[in-house]
Amino acid sequence: MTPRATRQMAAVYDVLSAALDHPTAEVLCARVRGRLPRVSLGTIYRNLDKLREQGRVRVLRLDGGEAHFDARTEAHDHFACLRCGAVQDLPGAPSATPVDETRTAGCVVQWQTTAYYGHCSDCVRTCAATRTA
Amino acid sequence: MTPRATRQMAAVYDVLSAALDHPTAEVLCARVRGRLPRVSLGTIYRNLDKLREQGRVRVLRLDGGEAHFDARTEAHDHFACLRCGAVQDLPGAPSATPVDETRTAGCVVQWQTTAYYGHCSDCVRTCAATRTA
DNA sequence: CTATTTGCAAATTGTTTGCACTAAC
DNA sequence: GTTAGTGCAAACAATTTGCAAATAG
Repeated sequence: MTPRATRQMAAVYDVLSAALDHPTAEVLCARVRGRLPRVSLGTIYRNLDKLREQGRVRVLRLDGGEAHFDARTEAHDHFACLRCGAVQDLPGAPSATPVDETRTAGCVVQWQTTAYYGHCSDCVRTCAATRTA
Repeated sequence: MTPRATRQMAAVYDVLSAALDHPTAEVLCARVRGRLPRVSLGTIYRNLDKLREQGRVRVLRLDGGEAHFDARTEAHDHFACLRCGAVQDLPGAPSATPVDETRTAGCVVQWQTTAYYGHCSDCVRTCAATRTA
């Protein structure tokens, strides 16, 4: 019942906090292995889930099959590329207003994010190049 | 290369358009079987993907493992229950502003939605009841 | 007629879990 | 020493895919 401070837990949080992108569990696992070569993917998932319960990590399911993880919990918006799957933070204040209680009819909101879907700058370039070819 | 108007495609779109919730592929399949008893889940997925390519259907991945599908393509916001997984439209205009070009640095946005995460009214009631017990 | 779509089942992918062992406390 | 956490591999769930038969144009 008493949670323990393991090196794996610390590494998962450290690596995720340092990430500028929003890695998937598999990508994060690869990075954590730079520090703890024998961590397993299962441990990554278990620790991410504990961090989520503690409210220290957000799970983003924007597009594609995989979950992306985010250790920044201040409110901010996201952009997801429909072509390459990359997920990035948008700078600046979140564009959505806090929830209007009259719209949510009894629902209790814990957090919110606005997601923008489209093609990232890299993919826009690639698409243009492909079409011209 | 030339797309064909099949009865399965029509049924998928009709049933999804008539839905007030945002069914998963499996739930949608069950409903479509009310009209076409032998449709397979694979066909549901293939048709949903074509509709998505045509821009007639949105794929929502808000929380949990499954994708939810939405045939309403006018801009609107969503609420996702973190406990029961239900997804519902929020009435009214979307709360997020259209994208500010200066924030997206070369990204081309196709659509956007603000997702609110929390507990729906049913789950709020159940939680309260459980605690009192 | 012939090429796209279907139904079915098997394959793939992302995530979770059981269990013997390790390491926090 | 006790018990939560780990590594591993097997189990699971959601989605995708290969292929022979069905059907829209």
